[in-house]
Amino acid sequence: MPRKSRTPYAILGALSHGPKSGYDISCYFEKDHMFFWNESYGQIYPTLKKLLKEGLVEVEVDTRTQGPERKVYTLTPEGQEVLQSWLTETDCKSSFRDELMLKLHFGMPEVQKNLLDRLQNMEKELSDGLDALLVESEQMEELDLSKEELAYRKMTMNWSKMFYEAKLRWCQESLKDFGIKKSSKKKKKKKKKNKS
Amino acid sequence: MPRKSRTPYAILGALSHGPKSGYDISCYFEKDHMFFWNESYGQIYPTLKKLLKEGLVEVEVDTRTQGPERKVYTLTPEGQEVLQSWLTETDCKSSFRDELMLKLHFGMPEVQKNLLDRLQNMEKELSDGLDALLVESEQMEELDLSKEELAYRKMTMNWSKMFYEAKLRWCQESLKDFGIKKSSKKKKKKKKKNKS
DNA sequence: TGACGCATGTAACCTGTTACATGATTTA
DNA sequence: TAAATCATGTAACAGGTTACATGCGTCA
Repeated sequence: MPRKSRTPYAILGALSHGPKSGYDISCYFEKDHMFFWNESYGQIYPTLKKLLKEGLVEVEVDTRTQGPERKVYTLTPEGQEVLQSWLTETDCKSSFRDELMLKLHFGMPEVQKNLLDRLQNMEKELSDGLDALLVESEQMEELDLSKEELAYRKMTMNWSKMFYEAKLRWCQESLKDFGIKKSSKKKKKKKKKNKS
Repeated sequence: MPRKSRTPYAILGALSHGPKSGYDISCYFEKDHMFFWNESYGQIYPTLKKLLKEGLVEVEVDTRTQGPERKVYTLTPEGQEVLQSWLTETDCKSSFRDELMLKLHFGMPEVQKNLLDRLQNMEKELSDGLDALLVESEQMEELDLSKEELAYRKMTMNWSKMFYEAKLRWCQESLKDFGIKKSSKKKKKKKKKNKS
């Protein structure tokens, strides 16, 4: 038997935090504090269609005066139920694949040639990510959530922060160990995620 | 165009750290310090076959007096070359999926019922993982590697340690935040990976 | 006018998991 | 003697990525 997709649950969960379009859902999982999950368009749109057919979500076309068409999806009571039964299941699986780290692990002269750049890019991304995280954290506080909801979100938000901080620290230590000065190159501002 | 598999490179890389059987390779990626990568049997064996056909690895049947049959694979010069060209490519992709963290993020009463257990199990796994990491770290020192090789492996080993420590800290803080006493339950010794 | 962000979607196609099948050896 | 570990492998099947296609609105 092949594996069971978690994508429908992830989408249901995202919708439990408010109605969203496919695009919104994609953005939701792109946020820095969601580094522990990813979804791609190719999964989101077909899954949304499937969930609609199963009656777990409802759709409404946003007829705003401006901007392109938006199909906004909402969780139905049935969807809520399915989400809850998934949340209750205790067996969880996880998978991690960090190609850059793998290459570093196999470190050979080929890697060293670009080590400086790789680590510096990573450092930049991480520190940008931390900045974004602070913004996301503040936005969350303004969301008018119940005490309990806020506690859960703060818990995972906190994990994201600790992860970014730890990786940034590791990055800086590694740069130091390889005798590389941080200030040796001009840094260009470029927003690019290491995700996907 | 579909994505390109990293599995052949991961296997080539593993073999660059010494000859291995399919089983050995599986164990290699199960190690705690390799938390940032995973491979399953269903990929390893067929890929090994493919690499053999392409001449990137060689096989030799281990005719030991005891134990089941072992097919030990070795990297060929061609395999080494392919590995190196992959290491040189600078664009790396990564994906993370941590189902438990996702559930926690969507935190609802359903999650809270098991929150104590989930966090305590996680804490146990992480602290076991840290212990294993120390052992793996010592084993590495005894491996008689060149200065350079050692530096790379220490670098990623260090990341694994920092990751485990950060997650453990997060786990303990979360337990505290939810007003849960660590000593409230007997802990059973049970080695089970959260991977895969 | 061109780039960029918003927005929806599909097709192709490989990737990767999981369950199954099998058996030897060691350890309690 | 039963369970755990070592060991190799395959089949089935869904899962998931990426490139492609398309178009509006805004801002420089």
